[in-house]
Amino acid sequence: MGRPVAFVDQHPGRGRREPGRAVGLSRPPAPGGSSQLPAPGGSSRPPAPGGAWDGGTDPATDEALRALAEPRRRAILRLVAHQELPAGQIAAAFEVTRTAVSQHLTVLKNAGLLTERRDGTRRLYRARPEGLAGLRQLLDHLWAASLDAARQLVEAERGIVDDEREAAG
Amino acid sequence: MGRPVAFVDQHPGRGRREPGRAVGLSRPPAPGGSSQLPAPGGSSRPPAPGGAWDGGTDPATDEALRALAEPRRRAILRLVAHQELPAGQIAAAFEVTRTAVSQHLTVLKNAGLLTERRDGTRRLYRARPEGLAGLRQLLDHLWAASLDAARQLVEAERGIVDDEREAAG
DNA sequence: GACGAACGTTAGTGAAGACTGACGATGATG
DNA sequence: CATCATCGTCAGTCTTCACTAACGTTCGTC
Repeated sequence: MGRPVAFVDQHPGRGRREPGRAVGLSRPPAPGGSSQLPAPGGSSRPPAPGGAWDGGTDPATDEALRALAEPRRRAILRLVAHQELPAGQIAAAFEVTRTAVSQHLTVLKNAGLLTERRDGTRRLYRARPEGLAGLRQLLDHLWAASLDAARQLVEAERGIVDDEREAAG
Repeated sequence: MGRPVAFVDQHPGRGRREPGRAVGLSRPPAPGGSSQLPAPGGSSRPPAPGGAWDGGTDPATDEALRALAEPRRRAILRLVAHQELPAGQIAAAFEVTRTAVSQHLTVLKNAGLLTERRDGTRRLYRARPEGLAGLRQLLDHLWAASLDAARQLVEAERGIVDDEREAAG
């Protein structure tokens, strides 16, 4: 069915867990076929209606978002936002096994949200502010754009009301 | 094993999809047993080491984060951030079926990230800036706290270096 | 060297989640 | 009224993901 293709959402089929990758956060199928769809700002094609398209999030931001979608990982990040803590102390704050917490720490680290430092047998973790930069940028962009859309609607309504007044007057 | 319980991570076991809830985003098991753990700011208990604990995210923000963790939902939100669009036009921008896009629209709407308006047979969707407020707040808080932690480490290093100079001098 | 502490990795399990095909609902048109 | 357009819901399938138990690695101590 001849569909308008503003962008190509290639779905190469779901794969198994990638070898060498931690539990959780397998690389998602690039919804847009990311090699085909440059990010906004670097576009070599005119954007789809509405200006933004898939592939608009760099992989680091995607990984950070998916890492934070799990409540325990958010809790971990909150714990180590103020000061670095050893893995054991972080794990003690959770009801799940130390193994599960260790796996979450790995996901956060791989997503660039944590730094790790070794001190003898201990591994000390701390939140990494740079890891949040892409997320903040994404949200700021969405925020600004959605305010813009809301403003357009208000103005459109005002135009309609004014037109109706003119027709009646 | 007598564990220090900074907070209780109750895990009532994963449940089936809740009746009446859309595909995707079943209510996650509250990692902290949220009725037991007030959010920061309203705390009736001293906070865990590091100041933040689980249950620190209100359900709306949790749902928004999980909604945005899926790349296609982010793409949808980008599409409708600048202007409202009908469901069919949104779906035309994706390779997956219209059913899948419809399900994603429902998830975004339930997460408070989209508004819907009907125009005859069409349903028009637009990004909802208020839906992002909690996420922005969460990230701002994490950003500020992690800068604080980085600063503490730098100062601690400076203190160590200074102490070493005093010992050698 | 052995042993213990601190912590990560592997493999398997069960639930959540994203998808599709088929079907249902609502509004507009003739 | 029937028919079409627009779009959502339902049920099933398959993949992803968070968990646990068991095992492995590194560092410090004796």
